[in-house]
Amino acid sequence: MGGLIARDGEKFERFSEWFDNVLLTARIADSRYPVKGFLVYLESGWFVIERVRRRLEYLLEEDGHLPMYFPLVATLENFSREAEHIKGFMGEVFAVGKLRVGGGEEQQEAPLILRPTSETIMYPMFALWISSHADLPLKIHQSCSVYRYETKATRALYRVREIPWNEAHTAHASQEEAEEQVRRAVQIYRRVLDELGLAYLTLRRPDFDKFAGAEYSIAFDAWNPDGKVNQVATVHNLGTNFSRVFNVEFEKKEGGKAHTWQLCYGFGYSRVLAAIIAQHGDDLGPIFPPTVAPIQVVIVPIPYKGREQEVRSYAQEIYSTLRESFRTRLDDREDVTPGEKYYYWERRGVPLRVEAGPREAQSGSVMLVRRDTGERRSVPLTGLKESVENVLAEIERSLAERARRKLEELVVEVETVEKGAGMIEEGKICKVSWCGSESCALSLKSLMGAEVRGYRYDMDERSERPCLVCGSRGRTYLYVSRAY
RNA sequence: GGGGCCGUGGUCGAGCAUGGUCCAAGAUGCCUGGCUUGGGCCCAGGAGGUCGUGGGUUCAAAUCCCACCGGCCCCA
Repeated sequence: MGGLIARDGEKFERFSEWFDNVLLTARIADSRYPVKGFLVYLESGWFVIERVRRRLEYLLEEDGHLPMYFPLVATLENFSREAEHIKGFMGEVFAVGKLRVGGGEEQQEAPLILRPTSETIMYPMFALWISSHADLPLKIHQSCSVYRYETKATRALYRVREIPWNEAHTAHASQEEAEEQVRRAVQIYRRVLDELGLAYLTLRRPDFDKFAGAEYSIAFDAWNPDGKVNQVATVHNLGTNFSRVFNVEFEKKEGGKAHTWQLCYGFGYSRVLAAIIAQHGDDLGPIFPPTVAPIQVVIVPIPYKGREQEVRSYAQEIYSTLRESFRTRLDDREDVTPGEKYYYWERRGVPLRVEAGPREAQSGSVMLVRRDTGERRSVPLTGLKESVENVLAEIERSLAERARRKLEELVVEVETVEKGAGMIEEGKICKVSWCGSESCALSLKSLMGAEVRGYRYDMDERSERPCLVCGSRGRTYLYVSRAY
């Protein structure tokens, strides 16, 4: 009776169907809510999000970010102040008015909008709070939902109209300090994503694709089984673009006034959840990394005629040992066979199963079965906590390793744009030698039928080849792929 | 922004071309009982659908037409 080998053929071949199915059966989210782009987060999905949220918030606060909460609505007037910003978002904001009894909307003198992101809500307050260099840096963060009226097709967790995220906003006295904060923000996000075992590219977006109103943007693109990368987080250097329009000024140490240098960065919880499911899962369902798994260990007793009582109390003993240290569930349903229980919990992503039957009770051991590899290991009851701890750590490492290898496999360097277009068709992420000019980057988009995601931020990648578009000397590599 | 496809119990899905034989097949899931219990088996029974919503055509609509809502795909 060998272990179960994880298969992920269906996950890669029919990702959409697989994903939708998994969301429901693993109790992650229910996308049947009757408003387009909105969904119900079920207990397992929300649990994971909460775990991720707490970890991220902890790291942000450790770095000096103050937790705050700003209103959901903004005046259209404030929202419209920054020219580029409004250009980028206007097409997708929800407007709010008063619902008149009997239907119909009341005319509003000053219409309100739901935040699609909170710059224009926060910065008027920044202007009130900041007057001297001593008030800087100001670093704040909030976890909330933002609302974007997506015109394209929506997709559960990936592209929704209500987006649960964390947004952080900082104001600094100098450009250098702002730059330093960009590095810190990137480090924080990387740390959270790395701890979840996700594999992604850290890219500086091309200028034509930067955040509306930013000087430049850095983004984290996680790979996805269907070949469309999933942007899970972004960091934007706003320069003084927003401080100038919102009059965020401070008195300098040496006298005189200056506008603050600002940053904003966001971390998408639902997309990170999607990445966890998509990267780590297999055909059966999700495999949650132990740190965020709603249930880390499930105990399945294996009864045997005449020895039910013995097995039951043995399983109970294991349960009381483990529950102190792990999120543990004892599946003591009596009308369900062990085999069915295995299947049941596998589909719900529990990373480790503990089997306890007459054999184990007899010898004082337990059988540990890994969800990711199916590997079975018999360990003694004494020292069980440590054994479980170790196996969970192994699972975490091996999920991360598997995701990382997959990313390596997906990224291919191409020598011609035609080849690149072919690779895109196959769902690959193409690495393309590039001269650095915007026009070449722009034409890649149409030549290859995919999005230009940018060049590496985490390393200085020098190209040895000529630019694939114009043929002149290549400076670095652009990453091109389909995207959500 | 342009074009196309689709919507049937919780989920998947047959039926729609040629309207009536559909108070809607099947699978899975769910509930009951039995058998079994180291891989979700097997047997018996059961609940669950105004066929997305509204309007129209017709003696008759899941089936044809229109609008809306929702889902998906392709192109820009």
